[in-house]
Amino acid sequence: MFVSGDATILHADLDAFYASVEQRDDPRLRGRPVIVGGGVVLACSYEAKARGVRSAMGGRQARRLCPDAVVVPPRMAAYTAASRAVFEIFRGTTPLVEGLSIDEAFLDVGGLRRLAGPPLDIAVRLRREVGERVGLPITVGVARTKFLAKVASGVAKPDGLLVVAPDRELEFLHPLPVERLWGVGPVTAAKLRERRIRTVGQVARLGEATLVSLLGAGAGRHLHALAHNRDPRPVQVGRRRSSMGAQHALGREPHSPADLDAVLAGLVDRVTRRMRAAGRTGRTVMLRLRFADYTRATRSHTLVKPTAQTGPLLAAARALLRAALPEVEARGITLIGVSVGNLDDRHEQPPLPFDRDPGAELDAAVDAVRDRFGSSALTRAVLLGRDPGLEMPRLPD
DNA sequence: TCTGGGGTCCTAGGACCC
DNA sequence: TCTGGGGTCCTAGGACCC
Repeated sequence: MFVSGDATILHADLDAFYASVEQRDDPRLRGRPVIVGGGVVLACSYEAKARGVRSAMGGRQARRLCPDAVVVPPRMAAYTAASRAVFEIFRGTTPLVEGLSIDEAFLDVGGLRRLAGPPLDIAVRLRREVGERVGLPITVGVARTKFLAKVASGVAKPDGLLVVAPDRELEFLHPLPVERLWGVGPVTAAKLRERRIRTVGQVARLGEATLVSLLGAGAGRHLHALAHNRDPRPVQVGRRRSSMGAQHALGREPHSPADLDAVLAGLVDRVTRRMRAAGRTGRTVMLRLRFADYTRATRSHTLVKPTAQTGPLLAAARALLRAALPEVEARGITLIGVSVGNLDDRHEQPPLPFDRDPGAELDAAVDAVRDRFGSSALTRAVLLGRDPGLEMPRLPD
C-alpha cells in the first residue's frame, strides 16, 4: 500500500541528449567524442566531456581541447522525434508526468505500487524500455522530493540509476558540493565560497537568517529549505509555456538600423508563426538586447488585447527598438531577441474569417510567401513593403 | 576561447485602485 | 490637508536552467 513519505518521485534525464541521438543514428560515432553545434557547443558526448568539453563552450576552444572530436550540425527534427518517443514511454509509465525540457521530466509513481511494483522496479523497467524502444541512455534519480530526485540523477549520470531512501536523505545530500543544489549557479556559489561554504551540509548549518542576509529573502529561504531537503512541490501535469521567443546573435561589426529591423521582422515572424501553430496568443512583447560588452537589457510593452498576429506584435517590437536605437548605436549590439509573454489560450477568441480579419489575412499571406520563396524573401518583402509574387497588405507601422 | 538559442522564476519600484 | 494598508499590473533587471 501507498505510504506517504516513500521515495516515489522519479527524475528521468536523457544523457548528453543531442550527442546520443547522433551516436545512435550513425554507428561510426559510437565510442568517439562527438560535438553537436559549430559556433558553440550545444551538446557533447561523454567521450568529449572526458576531455573537458562542456556545452555552451566556444567551438574553437572545444576543438583545441579535443582535436579528434567529430563535429556535427544539430538536427532538431530528430531530437524532437526522439523526445516525443521517450515522453510516450514516460506517460505509459504513469499519468503524472511533468516535462522540464526536451530531455528530462519528473514522474510521480506513488500510486502505482500495487499495479507496477516499487519505484525501483519501475525505474529499472523505464530505463530498459527507453534503451530498447528509442535506443538512448537515460539516467533516473528516485527520491521523496522533486529536488532530491533531480540531485540524485545528476549524481548518477551517465546511464545510471540512484534511489535515495527516505532515511538516508541528509546523509546523501550533505557531503555534496553546493553547486549540486538546483538554483545555485556561479553567482550564488561565489558568494558562498567567500564565506568558505562549500558543501550542502555547511549550508544547512548556517541558519535561515544568515542565508537571507547573504543571498536575499527569496534565494536565502529557498536554499535553506533545500539544504534540509524540504521541497513540498508536487509533480504538475500539463504545465504550459508562459512565453515564446526567438533570438539571433550578431557579429561585433556595426549594424545599420535597417539591418536590425530586418532581423527583428524575421524574429517576430518566427515567434508568431509558432504561436499560431500552438494556438496561443500573447500580450507582452519583450525586446532583448545584448551590447558589444555582452551586458544585456530588455524593453517590454504590453498590448491591451492578446494576439498572435504578426502586425501588432511587430509594430510593438519596432517601437521598442526605435526607442533603444540611441543606446544601441552608442554601445554596439551583438544580439537581438524578441519574446511574447502573458500567453493566453486562443479558444476565447475564435479566429475570424478572413474577410473580417485583415490581420489574419496578412499572416496567411506572409505564411504563403515564406513557403513559396523562403524566409529571406519574406524579410525583404516585409521591409520594403513589396510584393514578391503575392498581393501583400502593408504592415502597420 | 570571446560566449547560441530556448526558457523559468524572483525582486523591486511606480502607477493605480479600493 | 495629511495620512493608512492592501492588492494588482507593468516594467526592468538578474540569476539560473537545459
